[in-house]
Amino acid sequence: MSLIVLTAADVADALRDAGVGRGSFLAFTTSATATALAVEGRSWSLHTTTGGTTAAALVQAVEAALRPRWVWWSNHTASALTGAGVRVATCWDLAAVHRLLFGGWAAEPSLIWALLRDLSVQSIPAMGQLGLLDGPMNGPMDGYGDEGSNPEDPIRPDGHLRPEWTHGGWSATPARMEAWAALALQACHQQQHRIAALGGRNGAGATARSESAAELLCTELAFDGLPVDVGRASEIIALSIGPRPRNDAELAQARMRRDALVLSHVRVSAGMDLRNPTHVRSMLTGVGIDLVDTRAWRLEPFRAAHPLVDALMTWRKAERVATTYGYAWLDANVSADGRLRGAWTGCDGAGGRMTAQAGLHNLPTEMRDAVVAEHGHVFVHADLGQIEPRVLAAVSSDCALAAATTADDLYAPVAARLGVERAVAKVAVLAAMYGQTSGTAGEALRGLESAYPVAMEFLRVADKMGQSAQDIRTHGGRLVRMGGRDSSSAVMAARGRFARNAVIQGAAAELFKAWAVTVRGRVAPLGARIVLCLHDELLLHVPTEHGAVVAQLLEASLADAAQRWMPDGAVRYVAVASVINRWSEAKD
DNA sequence: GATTTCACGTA
DNA sequence: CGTACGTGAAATCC
Repeated sequence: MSLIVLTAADVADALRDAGVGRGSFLAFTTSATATALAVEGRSWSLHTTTGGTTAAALVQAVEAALRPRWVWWSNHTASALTGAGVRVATCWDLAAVHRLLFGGWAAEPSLIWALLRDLSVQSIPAMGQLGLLDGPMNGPMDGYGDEGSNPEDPIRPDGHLRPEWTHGGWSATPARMEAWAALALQACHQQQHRIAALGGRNGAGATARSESAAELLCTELAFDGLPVDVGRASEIIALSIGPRPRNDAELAQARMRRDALVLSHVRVSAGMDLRNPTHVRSMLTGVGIDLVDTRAWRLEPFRAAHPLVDALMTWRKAERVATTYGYAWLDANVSADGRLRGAWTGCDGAGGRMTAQAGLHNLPTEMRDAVVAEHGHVFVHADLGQIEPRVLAAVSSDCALAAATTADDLYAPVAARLGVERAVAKVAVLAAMYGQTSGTAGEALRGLESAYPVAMEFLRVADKMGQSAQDIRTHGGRLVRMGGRDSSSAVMAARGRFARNAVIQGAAAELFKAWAVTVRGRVAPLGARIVLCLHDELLLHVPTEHGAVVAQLLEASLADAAQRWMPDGAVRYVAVASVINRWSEAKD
């Protein structure tokens, strides 16, 4: 049933009458000309001739009145809303939940739908040449499995979504957008059934919600950017490579000057290119240092052997700044408003960590001194202490290891139990989680085996599954595909380590995001914004007067997020928050 | 022009 | 033979 509604307030009233309220699933789809909403059993649509603005105003009004859980196909919708200045509290992002449940990165509607309906991926229809040229309304498209069916039905007789719908091949009328919204709601229900079917302790329900909200957060991180003092950043760059060159000639001159400091250490420097690892290797051979490659960790022991090595390593550091984090990087990524902006993804292909572009996740530590809170604001920084061993205790249900998490320093009780130094205990625990086999962790590893057999068995099972190319699931339900049936022992061992790591790193990523989105919601009324997520670290930009309370909220939110992610509450997590003006003031 | 290798920054 | 990511330069492949 279609109802043309004139104002956003009217829509909100109609939705309230239909029983929509806080947390109700409310599908939302929009195009340039039409917007539609769907709830259980009912849907509405309206023409939005002015494009996204009206749709955003509609969302704003409904959010303020009812605060539903918005359902959409992907963060494309979230991105448009954020860009229009609308920030909603919660959503169900079908693409994000799809990635959680089925692994991989691809998450277009046709794929989401096919997998939920148990249809083969190979049978997903592509947009045909005929359809592209002639439009979908010109009769049945032979050979596409939908002969004689109703083209106004978004689902074909074979169960797949009609490709014209998913590829935007025809005009989005209100009625079609309404059908599209109803489909999103159906897909949402099916995803919830899949999550319930996972069984077990099932952290997947809470994780689906927090992964969805993490997509909202990503659109905001990309939109808001990280405050950077460009003047200070330039100073830091100048320390490595000198002042900003005024033209290409100066640029080349500075480069030659840096190169000369290294080349002066070798007899034959003509034709030698420091940026070519083969040349570098032969230069090193020339001074009696023969290495299989020229990586920094391999060069380090030879620093005193010949002045060339030290000069080369210093050069490499400067070259990194010149090429990756130099003036060109500032120009390309920091806007006139002093914000460093890059694209964010809510989950990568493997463990489900967040990723960021524009160097946001691999900023050299020296550059953190240029990340400065704006006037009238402070940063609140917090990181999760020893998150991986704590997560290991949780996901493996190892009571003994869980008991150790009551300590602020988890490695202290572990060391006591093993009867070894703290440093030895730490190396052993990390070695177990990452599958390290070299080094001197041997004795302590055997100690771990008897002290924490449940956790060690958990890791061993993951390792075995990886070795035999069986897919694994994290606690929050993320499917990590192992791929490849290669049975060479080196490849199997690598997959074992990958799996061993994925169950920990992946679960830690889920917990981190649950924490981040909890914080996002709680600090929003204070005008505070998350401006950086770094795997186990959060950086918030906060009005100065709210710094202290935000710091408290950060620490308090962790226990709540952990409780939703894993309700048994057996493990204690630790976050230490501090109020600072520059990122460099955060202690790690 | 696209992909691979090397190298290195972060967690 | 610790894992993951993004980035850039040069070499390599088409």
